[in-house]
Amino acid sequence: MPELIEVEIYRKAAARTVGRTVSTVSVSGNNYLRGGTSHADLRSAVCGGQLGRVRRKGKLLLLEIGKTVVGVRFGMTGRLIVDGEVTINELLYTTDEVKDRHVRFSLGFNDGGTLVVLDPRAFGNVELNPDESSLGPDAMRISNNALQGLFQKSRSTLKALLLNQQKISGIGNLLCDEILWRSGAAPARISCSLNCDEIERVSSAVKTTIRDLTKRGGSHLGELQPQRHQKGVCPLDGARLNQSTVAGRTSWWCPEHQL
DNA sequence: ATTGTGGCCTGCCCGC
DNA sequence: TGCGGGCAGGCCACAA
Repeated sequence: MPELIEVEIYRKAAARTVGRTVSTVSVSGNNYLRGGTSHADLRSAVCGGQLGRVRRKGKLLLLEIGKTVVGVRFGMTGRLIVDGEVTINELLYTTDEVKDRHVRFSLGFNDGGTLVVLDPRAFGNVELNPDESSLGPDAMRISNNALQGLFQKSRSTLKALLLNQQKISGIGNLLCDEILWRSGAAPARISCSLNCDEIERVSSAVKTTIRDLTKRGGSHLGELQPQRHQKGVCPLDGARLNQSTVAGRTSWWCPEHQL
């Protein structure tokens, strides 16, 4: 469930290692590397390199090491541990325990520190020089104009648009449902059918929801989240929530105020 | 251009 | 008590 909020927490933690020199790197198994990156590529690219900037685009964490960019995707259950310190204790849909067999990627630094990715389900991956242009603008930084333009132009549903990382990056399923709930828009609404007021409401909810849940400390800390279950009711008006699959994802929304 | 399906993989919870 | 089935959601390949 790491969405942009969690990955931003990871980015800040990883930034503590800026300036250090990488001495070792390891990746478990063969399926955690992606995009043609091999173990040998990775080792020769990062070992002896110095950690420069640590960036984030959407849910993608970018570590600049020497002349190389190492991209880390956390999938659903990826957590980052820096110098032995767990950056996020509780992650939904996975265990909070730290187990050796969940270690998928690790960097060792010459000062003895480490940067470790734990990922029980191994949906995440690591890739050298990932294509950043395949991701749309980060949801936190996208301009209001660009955001509103997206809604005006897209013929897909709101749910599909907000989850489309090529158009706007960083929003996951939980954040998406919370944003739509706060905007009073139904997930299956066709984006370009929204009027100006509705577009304004949804696009401002993107920003305010992310800001708000960042303050609370996680994308699972929205108002809607505790009600995402069979007997769940709308925290706003008490109506029984609807559930259905929209854009291939489980969606919960209020039939009373999300139109 | 857009939507739908299935697969990846493990932990957790439910019912038998 | 233990087992198995279903489900959670990020992301991709593929089909329609």
